[in-house]
Amino acid sequence: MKKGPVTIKDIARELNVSVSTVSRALADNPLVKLETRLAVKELAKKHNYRPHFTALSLRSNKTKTLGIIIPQLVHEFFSMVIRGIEDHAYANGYNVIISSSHESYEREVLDTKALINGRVDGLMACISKETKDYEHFKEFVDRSIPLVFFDCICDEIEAPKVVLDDFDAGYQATKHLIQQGCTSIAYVGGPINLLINRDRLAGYNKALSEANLNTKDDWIIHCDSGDYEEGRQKSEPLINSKEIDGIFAATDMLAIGAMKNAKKAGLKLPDDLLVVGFSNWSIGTLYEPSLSTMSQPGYEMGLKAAELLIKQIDNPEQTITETFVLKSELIVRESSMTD
Amino acid sequence: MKKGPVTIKDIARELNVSVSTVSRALADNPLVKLETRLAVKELAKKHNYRPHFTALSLRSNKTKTLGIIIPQLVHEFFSMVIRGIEDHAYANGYNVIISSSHESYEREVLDTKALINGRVDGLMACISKETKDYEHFKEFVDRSIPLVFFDCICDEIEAPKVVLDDFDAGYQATKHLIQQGCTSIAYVGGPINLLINRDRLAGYNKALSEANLNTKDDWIIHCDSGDYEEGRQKSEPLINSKEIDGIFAATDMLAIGAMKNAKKAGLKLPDDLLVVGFSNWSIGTLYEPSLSTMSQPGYEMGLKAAELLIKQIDNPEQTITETFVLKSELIVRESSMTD
DNA sequence: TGCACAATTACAAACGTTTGCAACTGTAGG
DNA sequence: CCTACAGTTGCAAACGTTTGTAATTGTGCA
Repeated sequence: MKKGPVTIKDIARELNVSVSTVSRALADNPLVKLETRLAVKELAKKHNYRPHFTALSLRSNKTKTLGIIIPQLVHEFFSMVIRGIEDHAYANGYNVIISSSHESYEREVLDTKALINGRVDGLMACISKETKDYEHFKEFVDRSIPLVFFDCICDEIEAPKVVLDDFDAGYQATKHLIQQGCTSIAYVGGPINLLINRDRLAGYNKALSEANLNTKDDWIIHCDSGDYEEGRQKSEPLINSKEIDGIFAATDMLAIGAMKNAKKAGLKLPDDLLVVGFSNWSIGTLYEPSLSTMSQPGYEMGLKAAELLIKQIDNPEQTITETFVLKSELIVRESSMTD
Repeated sequence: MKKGPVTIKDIARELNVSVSTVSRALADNPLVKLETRLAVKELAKKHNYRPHFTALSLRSNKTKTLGIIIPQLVHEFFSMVIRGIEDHAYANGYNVIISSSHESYEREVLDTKALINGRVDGLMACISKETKDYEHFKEFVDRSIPLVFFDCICDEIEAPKVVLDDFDAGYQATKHLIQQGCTSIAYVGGPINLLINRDRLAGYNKALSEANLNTKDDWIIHCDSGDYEEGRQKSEPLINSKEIDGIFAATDMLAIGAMKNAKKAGLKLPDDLLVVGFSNWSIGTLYEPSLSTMSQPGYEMGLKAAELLIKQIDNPEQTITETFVLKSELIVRESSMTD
């Protein structure tokens, strides 16, 4: 007996034919006699033959694998993106390999290097908060390995991109607060070096100026991590000042941090303070009051990114460089309701 | 000029040496003259040479890739498991390929089949709620591909396993409620065909009988999906009956569903009803009242699973079949506090 | 009887590596 | 001057496939 998994060679030997015949028979190539074809296929099934993935890859120079680089895995939005990517990938016969950079530039560089040596047919990336230098992505372009950016993109590299219309989302959210009667609206956002946060802030500003409302430097808060605890701490003085009647938070967690402060300060929600968050995390439906928010269609984004990537892999000659912009929708819940 | 990525051949040609010399030089083999070695390495660096992953795999019959099969990706616990796996894998030069079965038996079978053809060096799996048949895992054993189960395991297959002590956790949680003065404690849990849920329930029963407390059939609720909405609906009659003064929920989401009902029914939390959840999801800290819960060390579980798997890959001869049991710890928050 | 052609099969190269072994240098010692 | 041996290097096989081309059959027809 032999060890390892059964190969085409084993089948060939057992049937006294050549490996090429077996290969062709398995592919149902009419060049090989029907009788032989059936015999080969039967034996293959009997032995539970499965083509050796690596050998296939080497021959075809295709790994049928897509790489994903994301800053975080334990994150509702990114999880949904991955799910979208996976669904489209699987449907097209691709597998997916995920690297989470943990928001570290260093790790991101490491990950890209690990994926560049013919391990994946293409890459989808969302850059980390730390990333300022994009050399590691340039290498993909140099080697003409298809690359797609999503969400946190890098403008300097020519590649298809899938993003949310963060500007419009910020605008919508703020406008909604204005329509609900707010006149002193604060902004609590994530790290300002990320384009998405600059855009959300810009949308906020646009809505304000359109309505001839003012803001103050103190009303604009940037959180480096963007997590709950940081948001809670940084927004505490602002809320205690009782100067404002509305908050647009660029993250649901920041919104909840702010609401906690408000409750602590004895404010009644939503009567004394209206809040709109961002991302439509599931916690927003459970919190009390439930949180108004802007949708962030992660699943659709992943789907689109995978679609663009696979399209590029299949047509290496024509390079796509479009930027796809997905729209965010306002979801009104208790936290911004007036009656 | 040539197209594709630079190979060992290209370097050999350019330097007028053989491929074997280049290969050895890159490996810093002292058989090749220092001068040649340096020249090769310099040129390799200049051309940004990277060994072709697939070719390496084919030669060595190692993919340096670990497979993961999980029921869900968008899930705080599983995300943490993956993070633990990734950390250990990366540290040992492995990559990771994740397939989420979406709790579907069919998809799970598909995923295992996709990974069995020499794509991964080993597999870590957590079976789906639907899975009753384990043939697809037997194949791994047959082909002696290392396999490790975690969390939702399958007893019938001989393989190392990493699990939580769910029985003890259920016992601890219930005992805590008893110590806090509860005498009529209900159980709200997930699908009972999963061992973990049977164990949690058994722990609950043990604690009750130890304290000479009774339960009723109506006080034991099984949710097939285990998600928030199902839990809310199924526990509503129980809570409205006002027969109980404590709930042990086998999931934080189920616990929150129950608490919502309680609030709706006009109960005061935690005065009228104490609740302990399970898994220590982040939402539990934000909800009001904050939720007491049992820790579920996903990161550690992933770490351990990866460690066992890699150990098995490195020592194919000796088969490990131990079951590693991680302990769960009670985390007391407002929802079960009496004062 | 011989030849063309179809039908079926086998051979060999290729994908990018690694590695056992053979082969080639040059130098030193007999 | 020949031999042995160390120091280098190259050849070729192997990993499991696919596929272009050559080789082997058998058949029908002139």
